[in-house]
Amino acid sequence: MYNDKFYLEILKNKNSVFSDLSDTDKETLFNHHSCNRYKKGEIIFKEGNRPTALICLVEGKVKIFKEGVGGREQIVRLARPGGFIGYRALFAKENYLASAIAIEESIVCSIDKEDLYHIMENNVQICLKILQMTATELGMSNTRTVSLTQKHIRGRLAESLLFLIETYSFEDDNSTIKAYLSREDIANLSNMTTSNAIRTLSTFAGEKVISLDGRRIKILNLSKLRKISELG
Amino acid sequence: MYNDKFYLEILKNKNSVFSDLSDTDKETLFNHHSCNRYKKGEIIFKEGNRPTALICLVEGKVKIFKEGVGGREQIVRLARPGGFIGYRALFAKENYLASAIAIEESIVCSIDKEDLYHIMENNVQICLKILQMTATELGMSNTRTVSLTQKHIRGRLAESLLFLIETYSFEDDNSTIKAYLSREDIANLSNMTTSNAIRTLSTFAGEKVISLDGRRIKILNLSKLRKISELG
DNA sequence: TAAAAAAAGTGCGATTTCGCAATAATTTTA
DNA sequence: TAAAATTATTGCGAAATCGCACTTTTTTTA
Repeated sequence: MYNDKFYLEILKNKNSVFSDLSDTDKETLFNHHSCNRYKKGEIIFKEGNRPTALICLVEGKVKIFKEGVGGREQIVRLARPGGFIGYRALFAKENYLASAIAIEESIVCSIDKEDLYHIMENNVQICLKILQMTATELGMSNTRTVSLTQKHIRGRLAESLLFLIETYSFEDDNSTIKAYLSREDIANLSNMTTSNAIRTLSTFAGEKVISLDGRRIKILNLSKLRKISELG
Repeated sequence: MYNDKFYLEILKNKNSVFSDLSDTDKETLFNHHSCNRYKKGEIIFKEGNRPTALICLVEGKVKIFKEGVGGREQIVRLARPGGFIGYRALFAKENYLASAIAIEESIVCSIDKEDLYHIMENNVQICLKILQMTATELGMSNTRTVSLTQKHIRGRLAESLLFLIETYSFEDDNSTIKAYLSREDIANLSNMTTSNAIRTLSTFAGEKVISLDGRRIKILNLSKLRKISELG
């Protein structure tokens, strides 16, 4: 158990809401979890499905997105290892309002709803932590709404790049974003057309704010990127 | 106590998360709450403030909004009696990310953070209900992000009107929206300029979808309004 | 490894929405 | 109740962004 990625990322990891559980509870969760592997592009769940478990991302990257007007996709969130997927619908006792797709080879582990609630009902502190996490995400969602609606294209794209850095951090060179999204995904994250994402990335490269090599994005001038994001 | 609005709206009301509390707990909350009256336009809290209590709206209407690029306002949520204000920041243990202003004469009651947490820590079911409420609002926020970014002006305005109906319902005539917002607030709710809100409202009136009389908005064709909202 | 498919990049006219000024109507204040 | 302030309305020109077609490059598949 102690070498298992689920244990390490979800139960032991200091940032996980489960890190303060008793060893007994951790063992219970460990004994009840099940894992799945998804290839790039595979669907983990779709809008409208009923959640039956808490899905934990243990390895890889997953996009959570909604389909809007004319099927146009808006990425709501990107998950990283140690994070949960689809927990909102589970705790709201609703069907999924968004879909989840692996954007690279990923491993997810599931904790059955009943097992989870059993532990939550006997542990207020876990509930409060999950509540805190949910409330924090609600704040980010509201902030995001304002950014996506009010900032201009350059500001939105800059913000998305900063968001990618925050979520997936840099490679060892300390400047290459450790995420290799398609131009389309970058566009769907930033509320713009693919053409405009491409165009604006090129402009940033021309301004020496970033450099591009296929899907590899290197940040050359972080403070300028921040300024572009702030000015909208 | 049993005739008090705080008791009726917040503790007794079946829709409130506190409705299932024991009588003892209800009494404790009742004995610890304090009330305030705000005139139209008065600030209840501002972005950056530290939350110290759970604020409950007992009477009136309150807008929760964020200031974006160039001070431009985006209304994030509208509260109605029986609802909470600023609970997100409280449970996220953050400062407020939005401001709250009474849009009509309002009465709000506060439950001190410590009193509230004391009850929550001894009552998992309350925590789970608050979690459910927060997760539900997160879903609405994500849905709203997509609407506000992808729908065109007509769709956004139609959605806002439907949202006002859902939140504040109709007057006794079953067609006048029981909310009298300024054109500016309607615009800030719908992510558009005041001019465009006015223009588009006029267009709707010309199409006999609504009728206008100052701030009074009467819905003449609800299904058409729904269609406009859905088509974007 | 050649063909097919998918993704990336570019150009430009069409639309949407904004910005702002000017005016009118309504509400508040002295 | 008259003056001042706020809110509502209207009209364009300007700017931002989209839509879409077309080309090039990269990746996948047979």
